[in-house]
Amino acid sequence: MSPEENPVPPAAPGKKKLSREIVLSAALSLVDSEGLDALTMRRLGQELGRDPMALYRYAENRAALLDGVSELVLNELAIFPDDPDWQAQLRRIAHDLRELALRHPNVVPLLVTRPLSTPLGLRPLGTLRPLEQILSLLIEAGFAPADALHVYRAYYGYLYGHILNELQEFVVDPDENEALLRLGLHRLPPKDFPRLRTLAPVLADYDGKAELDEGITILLSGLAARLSPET
Amino acid sequence: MSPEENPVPPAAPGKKKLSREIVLSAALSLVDSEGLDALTMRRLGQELGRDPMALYRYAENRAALLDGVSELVLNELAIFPDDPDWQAQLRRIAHDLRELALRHPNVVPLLVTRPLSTPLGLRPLGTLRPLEQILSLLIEAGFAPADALHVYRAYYGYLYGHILNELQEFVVDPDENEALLRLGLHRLPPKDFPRLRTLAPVLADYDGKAELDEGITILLSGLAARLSPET
DNA sequence: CGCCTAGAGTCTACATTGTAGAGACGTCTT
DNA sequence: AAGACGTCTCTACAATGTAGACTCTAGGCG
Repeated sequence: MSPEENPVPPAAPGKKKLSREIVLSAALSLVDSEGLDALTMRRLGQELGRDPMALYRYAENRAALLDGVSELVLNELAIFPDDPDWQAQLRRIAHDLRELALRHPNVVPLLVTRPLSTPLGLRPLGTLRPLEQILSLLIEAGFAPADALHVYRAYYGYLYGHILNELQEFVVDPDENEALLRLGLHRLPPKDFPRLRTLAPVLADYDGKAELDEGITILLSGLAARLSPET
Repeated sequence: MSPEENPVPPAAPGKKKLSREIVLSAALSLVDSEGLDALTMRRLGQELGRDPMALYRYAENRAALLDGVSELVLNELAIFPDDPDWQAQLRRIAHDLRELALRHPNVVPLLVTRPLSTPLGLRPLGTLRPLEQILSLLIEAGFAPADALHVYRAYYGYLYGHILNELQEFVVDPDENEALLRLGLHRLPPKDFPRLRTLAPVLADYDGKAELDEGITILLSGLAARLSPET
């Protein structure tokens, strides 16, 4: 009568063995849907139908779990270090990363914050992969290694900056987008913030994609100037 | 015999009345010296010789306290919106903000993260001041208001990005700067991270100031191009 | 077939955190 | 003198991360 009975284990609801990927992706979807604060050990345990303590077999502690989530997200980013057209590649990566951030806005604080408290060499490897691959891309495009590093920094710096900017204005509360924005701005004392208040309508329709693209164009052309004189 | 006796209150150790500024700057120095995690209500209370609960008179809750700290730090940043040389002004602000960040590295996560969960209009006013003033600077320099906003975004985006980049490599553990960096890198599997490992020495001497300046130059010249055609 | 071992998951317990609510204490006003 | 108010303290509680000992199951070996 109940075809759902799992024959092997005690047939509890959906109770196959856990695994790191299962745990991490459950964590990610929790963060995506309810925010970083909702990711507590107890809650995640409950989500997986397990005692919270079971999780410690797959992540040493909460911080490691957060790192795991970062890694998981960054793995969604594809980079092709062999593309001969490095500018096009960097531009595409920028847009991809932007969309990734919009898809997982609650993870962005992690991406930005965790490396600040972890020296380069101790970070989760998945986190370093983009760095390595972009370096590779640039070096193969003809940059001297040291220059590649400089270019990477300027590029990634701008890119992260843009994403942070855009997310800040996105009004995390997705319900009352424009209304609340203006309402919010309405609270500002007009004497001290005339410009901001005037710009409210412009703020409201922010085309992040176009703006990113422009910025990247400016940056790339500036950076390319470094390459051309010596090629 | 004890000239330090406070005549008025029960003469407890250093017990004049608290004030928001006192609380906030105690919070800031705690964060500066021991990191964000050390800033608990209890600890801060102890630092001020008060019951933790006393703090709630000066900040509604912990989050508000963090906002206060952000504000306090950003107030250290001077902006002169009337400077006719907007490029020079932006360049100086960039360097000032960078140094501010290096002076208060533990606050940077706050600066970056808190706005992500607070809509524009509800942020602490001190946090919005730089935005307003830079807009003012640009508009007075001849940019159309909407363009000023674009320029601001590109500029601030790059600036924050750079600061994050630089802090990430600074190895927060200030004791064993270069050694630990290389040791850390040494752990990376050579097959997967050849570029990064090769670049270790270059990574080690990162001249953040120069690099910021170059980036700003590139950006400013790109941005100025927008202004000139119509002036 | 019985036992043993190892790994996965659970249970209990504890220190630490933010913060609500009621009260204590002092100072100022009238 | 009395009351009101602002500042601070005390007590208490729910929630969190996580250590340590336990249970349970599956599989290997005699």
